[in-house]
Amino acid sequence: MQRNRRVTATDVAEAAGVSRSAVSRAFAPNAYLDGEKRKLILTTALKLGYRPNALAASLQGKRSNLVAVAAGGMNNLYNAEFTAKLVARLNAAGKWPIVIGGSEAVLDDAILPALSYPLDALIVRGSSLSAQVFEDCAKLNIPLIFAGRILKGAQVDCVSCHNSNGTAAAARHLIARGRRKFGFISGPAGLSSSSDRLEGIRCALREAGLSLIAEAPCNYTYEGGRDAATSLLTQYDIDALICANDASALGALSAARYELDRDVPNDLSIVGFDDIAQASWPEYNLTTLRNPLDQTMDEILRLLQARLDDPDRPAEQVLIAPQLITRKTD
Amino acid sequence: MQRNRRVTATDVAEAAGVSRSAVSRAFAPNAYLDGEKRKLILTTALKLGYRPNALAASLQGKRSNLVAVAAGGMNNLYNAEFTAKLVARLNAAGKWPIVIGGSEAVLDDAILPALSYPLDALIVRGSSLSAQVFEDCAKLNIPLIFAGRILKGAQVDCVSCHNSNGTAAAARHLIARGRRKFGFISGPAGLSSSSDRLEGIRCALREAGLSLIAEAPCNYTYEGGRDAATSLLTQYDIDALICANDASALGALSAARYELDRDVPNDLSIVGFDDIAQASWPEYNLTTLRNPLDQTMDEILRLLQARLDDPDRPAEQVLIAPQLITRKTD
DNA sequence: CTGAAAGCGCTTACAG
DNA sequence: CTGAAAGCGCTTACAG
Repeated sequence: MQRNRRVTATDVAEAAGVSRSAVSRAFAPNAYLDGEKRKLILTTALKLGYRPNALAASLQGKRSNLVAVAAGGMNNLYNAEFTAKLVARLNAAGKWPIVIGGSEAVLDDAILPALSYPLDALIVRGSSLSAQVFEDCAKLNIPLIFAGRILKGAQVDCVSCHNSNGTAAAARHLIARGRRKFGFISGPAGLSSSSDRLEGIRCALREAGLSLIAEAPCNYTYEGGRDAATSLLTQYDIDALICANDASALGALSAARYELDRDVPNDLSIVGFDDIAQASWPEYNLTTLRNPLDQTMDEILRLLQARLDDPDRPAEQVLIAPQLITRKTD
Repeated sequence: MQRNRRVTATDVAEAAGVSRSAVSRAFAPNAYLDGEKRKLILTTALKLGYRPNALAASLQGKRSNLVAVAAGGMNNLYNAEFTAKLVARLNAAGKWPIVIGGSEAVLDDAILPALSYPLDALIVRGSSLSAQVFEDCAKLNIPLIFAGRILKGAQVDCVSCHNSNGTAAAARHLIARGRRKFGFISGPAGLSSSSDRLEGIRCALREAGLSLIAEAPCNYTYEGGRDAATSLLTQYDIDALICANDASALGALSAARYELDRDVPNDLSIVGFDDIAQASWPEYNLTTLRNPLDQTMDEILRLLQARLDDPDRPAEQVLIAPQLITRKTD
């Protein structure tokens, strides 16, 4: 009676009076094995609570089915939705996500040790990665998939929505409604999602002979959005505020209405980006750009499968069209 | 030049001109190994991008450091905060969370196959588990930790806040403020968190010679809270609404104010449970019971470590005191 | 259809 | 301090 030991194929073999090989075959649907024998083994296994150790199997060249997911900060509410959905999709596909959270600052420190596992892939949401992670993944033969940004030049699979197209469409819409004095609340410095979104606005303003009045830095959070909006709206004369994401837009909306007593949308438009669940809540009714979650998931799963099927295929970069959702803040 | 192969200890040994054993020792801080040699091996490993395969190591009786986390539905916003925080804490402790998401209905289907990995533990948030998962975990020697509910009678480590104490305190507070006509918006049927919270209210009402006017079922979501509040407030004369969690309380608050034109808090009190981030946003300012996240994490991590250190220790059940946070809806 | 054997990448007594 | 060898739990040619 040994303690603290996992039930093993040998245990099942002994209990059922067959060879270890037979046990292994019983769990491989296509292996040659007498029907009765398979039944006996499976019953014995069930009784003993045996299930093949996936890790030992992965040593035989099988896939581990382990996929690391670097999730990014969860107070960016879109990240939370994204991660929840990705986890569910991965589960459904028989892949097991090792989630790596925490702030961007420590992401590297957290990812590196996770590479000790024989990962089928590493999916990175949004943030950037140090050169070391890139190199280590290459050396360890761990495919990388980026979601939320396109890595230009690099041979890496990427999925992102077309950020600048989205904000350009939003800006044109606001211009058509008569807005002229634009402000922008940005995301964290260095994130291409934020700079691309800004670029879209600049482009639409240029077309109309306009230019951006002011920009305030923010960190993609609700609280950050409040602060940024307060500073922007008290310093400048602005009638259209585009925010780099929804979390900050909700904060901006709250500050504008309840602290600065601005009338949204009558004397100020506020537009977000992502279309998180809260955006459609009646107390916000936020006009925003939908960053399509299901379509993004479809692409991630497709890219993952394609990469596993053919590690040598050329990298693919998928751009998804965002969609302007007009509600009651534009 | 082989492709699609992970760098291996043998590769490093060959490159550095040492034995495989030496490579292994170089990565074990306390192993006997000549200083110069260790340095050489580590440098070579770095160059090659080698890092020991954690799974192969786990076959030697080492821990896998893999911990499965059954997270529960993410549209219960507290679950999302909980999971994000737990992931970060686990990462920081050198444990790697395999996250299992999805709705409660499919949780079993999703957990079972995850048991193929040599898990150090399985942490279950909130929901209940089928007998089969219990048995399989026992047979596979995977310790179970429950967060968010106490399993009475079972020999399982559990952490939960004291649900009935929390709602009883809230109800007494509302009674002291003059409320007499109480309604309750519940969580999903069968979840003890919800029934315990109801029991706390009943208890406080009894003390005051009062009884509950009505109860509406809900699923712990914002949308569900809206619907439940609408049905409750249009059918009954109620001046105090206690919701089984914050997500549903936010929905209830929104419906009460914007659809039913009720004046909260002047003619109706609304109280939630959990104290999620949104509860303190100025547009809600929700009075609620804080379900202390950091303290809960501390206990989970402590219980996990203690269980790993001594698999035979008696199960521990930790009850955490919730805290009434009065804001502007009571 | 089946079992004995080799091998996956590692660690750890064992014998120097 | 060090290398050769055994063994962790599995799968898969190999030879019946």
